[in-house]
Amino acid sequence: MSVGNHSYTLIESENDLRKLVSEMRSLKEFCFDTETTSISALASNLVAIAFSWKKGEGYLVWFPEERAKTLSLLRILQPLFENTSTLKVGQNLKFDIQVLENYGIEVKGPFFDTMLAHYLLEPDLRHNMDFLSETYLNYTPVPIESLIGEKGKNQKTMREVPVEKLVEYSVEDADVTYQLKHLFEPRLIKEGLTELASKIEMPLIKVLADMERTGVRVNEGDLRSFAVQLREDIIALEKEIYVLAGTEFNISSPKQLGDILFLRLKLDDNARVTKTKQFTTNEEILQRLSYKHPVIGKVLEYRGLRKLLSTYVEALPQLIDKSTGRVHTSFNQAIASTGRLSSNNPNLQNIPVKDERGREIRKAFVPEEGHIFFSADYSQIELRLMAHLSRDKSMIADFLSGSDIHAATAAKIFGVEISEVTREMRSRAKTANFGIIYGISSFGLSERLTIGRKEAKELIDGYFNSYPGVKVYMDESIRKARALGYVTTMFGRKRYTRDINSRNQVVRGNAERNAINAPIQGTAADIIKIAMVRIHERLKKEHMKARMILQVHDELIFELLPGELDKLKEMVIAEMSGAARLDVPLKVDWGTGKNWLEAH
DNA sequence: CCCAGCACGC
DNA sequence: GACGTACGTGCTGGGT
Repeated sequence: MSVGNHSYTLIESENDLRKLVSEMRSLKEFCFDTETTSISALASNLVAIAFSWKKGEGYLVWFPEERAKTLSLLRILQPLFENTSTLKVGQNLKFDIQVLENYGIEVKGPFFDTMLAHYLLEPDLRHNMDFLSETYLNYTPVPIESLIGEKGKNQKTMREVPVEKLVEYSVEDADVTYQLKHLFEPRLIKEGLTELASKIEMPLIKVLADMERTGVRVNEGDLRSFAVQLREDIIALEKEIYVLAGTEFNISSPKQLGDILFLRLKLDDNARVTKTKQFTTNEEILQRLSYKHPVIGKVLEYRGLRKLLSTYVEALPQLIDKSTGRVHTSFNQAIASTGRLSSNNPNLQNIPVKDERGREIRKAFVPEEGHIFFSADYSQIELRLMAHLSRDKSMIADFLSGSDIHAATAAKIFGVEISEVTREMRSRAKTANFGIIYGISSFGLSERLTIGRKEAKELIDGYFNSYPGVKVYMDESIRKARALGYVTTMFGRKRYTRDINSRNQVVRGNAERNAINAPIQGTAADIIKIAMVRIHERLKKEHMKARMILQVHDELIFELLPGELDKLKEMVIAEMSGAARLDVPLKVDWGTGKNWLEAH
């Protein structure tokens, strides 16, 4: 086994540390891994740093508990991390970068993150180090539990682990990571993923690290008073529901609710059931039955309010950092198989916006005193990409004309002038446009529009007659997926379509929709990432104080002093719309405000 | 502790 | 006859 035979050295004195640093000064690259007291980077104290730049070899620098002493040791290491001609290799580098930032050390690129490299190579597999080591090195690393115990309240921290034990565990991780780097690098080249890695994903690490550290202010008072109001309304609804149903039950239990609606009240003899044989009680079903009984509307309202209360209004205040007074989300760069980011703890990418009461939550996101928000979002980016990638003349023309795209689509498929498009026609065309991006069927469209299948099929036929290139492109995407086993974005990001030739038509259908959607959604993800990297670079280079704080798939949110607005607006719009050259314009809408809702 | 069902975003 | 719109996170209930 490759990792078994090794020589891991503990650096025991300041003198040894100086020797180590002087030896490392000439390196082109090194791998490092920090050990800390917490899994939350921004709250972490440093315990040790492991280094490796040769297979089977490495060093551990251990730091005492006193911050002052740790800082003075780190001053010795600082030049290594700040040297822009050394490649820093690591697994999930965002974490290590943030930990060192806690000590005033700015780790500078270039970076090579093995987690992100593997995310590009195999987007729908796992990317944690244990999996990578077992899969690619055929080696199971020392489990962290052997040092700090099983998770739970008795789990120790790295601070309590004897340093002799820490050396073996920690340097091994750096050693494994370094070896993985040399396995993944040639694979990236072979798969044509080098640019995506070096120009987009690796530079984005620092961008996200900065955004997370900045965080966003939440007005806790607003949420607390909204919570009081919500709880009152929920209790009132509860009472009404019990009266209407003629019995008390747990409204939040889909099982109990289903039995009440369909056994007790008998609202539908042919009620749909889930695979676990419960009655389906989701919004779509309930909405359709709502004319039959007044309890249904109340249940829907109850559900909505409970969701707001538990997921947002009660949860967000608990995630406000005591030292910054802000919430610091984590952006995960290696989850979504299409290339999108995801956000958690808290998830700031699913804050309500559509529903009137949900919008109250967005209002609670506010800038620091004297500051404002600026929000910029791509208008219809996925449909524009459909136009570009399919080269459909008529869809491109619709975007170039600058008219409302859904209205233009409606005019075409319903055969009327744009000026004669009704709200209903536009709304149907909009549903069809979204459906197209997701690879919808005539059945799916008929469900969504509550129209007959025949009518839905005619609508889709009309759509493809209006935009024939789109049909050709979709067929071509599936053909490519069948031939190659994967599809790609404009920037070469891959998604494998393993089930594309499955004999099971449900499974195959899923793969076909992925083949259509992934290049569109993925290219949009690539484009906004490019914009983020460039904007981050310019904010720094131009010494601007404005901070990029959030990304929500096609939208970027900034916090700034009003005096910087004109400059920021011009720069952000230029970088976002200039992030890719398309056959249609990349339109960017924007807004400003004293809270997120206003700015959006 | 895990899964199902549901609901929020794009 | 069955199936049926991409990508996520997180809550509650309910079974183990």
